[in-house]
Amino acid sequence: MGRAPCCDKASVKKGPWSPEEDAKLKSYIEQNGTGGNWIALPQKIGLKRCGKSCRLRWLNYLRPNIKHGGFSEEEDRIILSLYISIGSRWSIIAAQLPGRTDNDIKNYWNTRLKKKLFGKQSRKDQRQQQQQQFLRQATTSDGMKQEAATGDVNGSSGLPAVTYNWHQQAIVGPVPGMMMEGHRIGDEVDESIRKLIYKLGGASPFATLQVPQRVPPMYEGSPSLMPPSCTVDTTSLNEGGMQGSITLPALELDQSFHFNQVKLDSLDCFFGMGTDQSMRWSEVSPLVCPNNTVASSSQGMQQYCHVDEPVNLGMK
DNA sequence: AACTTTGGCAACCGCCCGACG
DNA sequence: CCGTCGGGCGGTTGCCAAAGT
Repeated sequence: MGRAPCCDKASVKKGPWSPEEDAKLKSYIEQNGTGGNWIALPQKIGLKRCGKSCRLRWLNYLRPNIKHGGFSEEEDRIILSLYISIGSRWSIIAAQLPGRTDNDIKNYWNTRLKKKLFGKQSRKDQRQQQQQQFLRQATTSDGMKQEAATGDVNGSSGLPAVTYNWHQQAIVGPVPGMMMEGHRIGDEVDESIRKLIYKLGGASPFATLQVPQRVPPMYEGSPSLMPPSCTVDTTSLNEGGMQGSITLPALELDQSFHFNQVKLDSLDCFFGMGTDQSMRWSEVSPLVCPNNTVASSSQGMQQYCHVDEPVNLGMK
């Protein structure tokens, strides 16, 4: 037996809110507040709505200082940084963006940002890009040669024809804080976000993939089978109470950061788990680090991480 | 012009968690 | 300690408009 529903579904109105309903709810809350009880509120003001529905309507639309649409690149960057770090915890992400609601950010991520970052473009975007490409080619005498050199579906590169526009559009910059072979990437990430992520127990953005110094006995003789370790850089997080760095075997990270039930479905391609396009690190690295810091060492990464396998950095 | 497909977004659903008796 | 309740949250659905054929 499930729980009793919060309201009588039969006598409650569903669907879009009318201007009259909005006005009733807004004026009541502005004058009296919510009274700490959303369930009782609709009865008080004579609305045939579920209390939860009222709450949602107020928080997402009627509340003052709500912003809709028009996400800036800075907001894109913050959303992506936090999504990579803490996953789809939209309320926490929304808390970092004044005027934005979790629902808005969730919708924006699902319908636009994800596609923007991972290449599935809207028709409008596709057309814009085609126009830009046309203009570029028109102004470049050897445009065709250049295009051929980059490789295409049937080109000589042998790579899958996946068009990603992350690095082309430079929307969000590198994954912040990631360290590759001693180079810290994306130091420009906001300190406040770093601290927030750390407070939440997130480790991935500060992770260093590296081969452990000592080969454990079980991997002696076949060190290539050993999982990558992960060093959590805590030097920039003085308030965290930890100094220096701690090194944990990657397989233990899930326990160490057990909260981090991050579902990176849309980032699967980073880990060679793409649904229809399996990608190798050498293909993905320019996307992770558009300035090619990583690309130059992609061979090394491939060795370190067994990138044909999912790389587990405390995320799921 | 008509029909189909896709995208965007508001709203709902149901689960989880903390407060409280 | 346990059950109940309300708030909060993330996932999903459904509708409508725009774009494509």
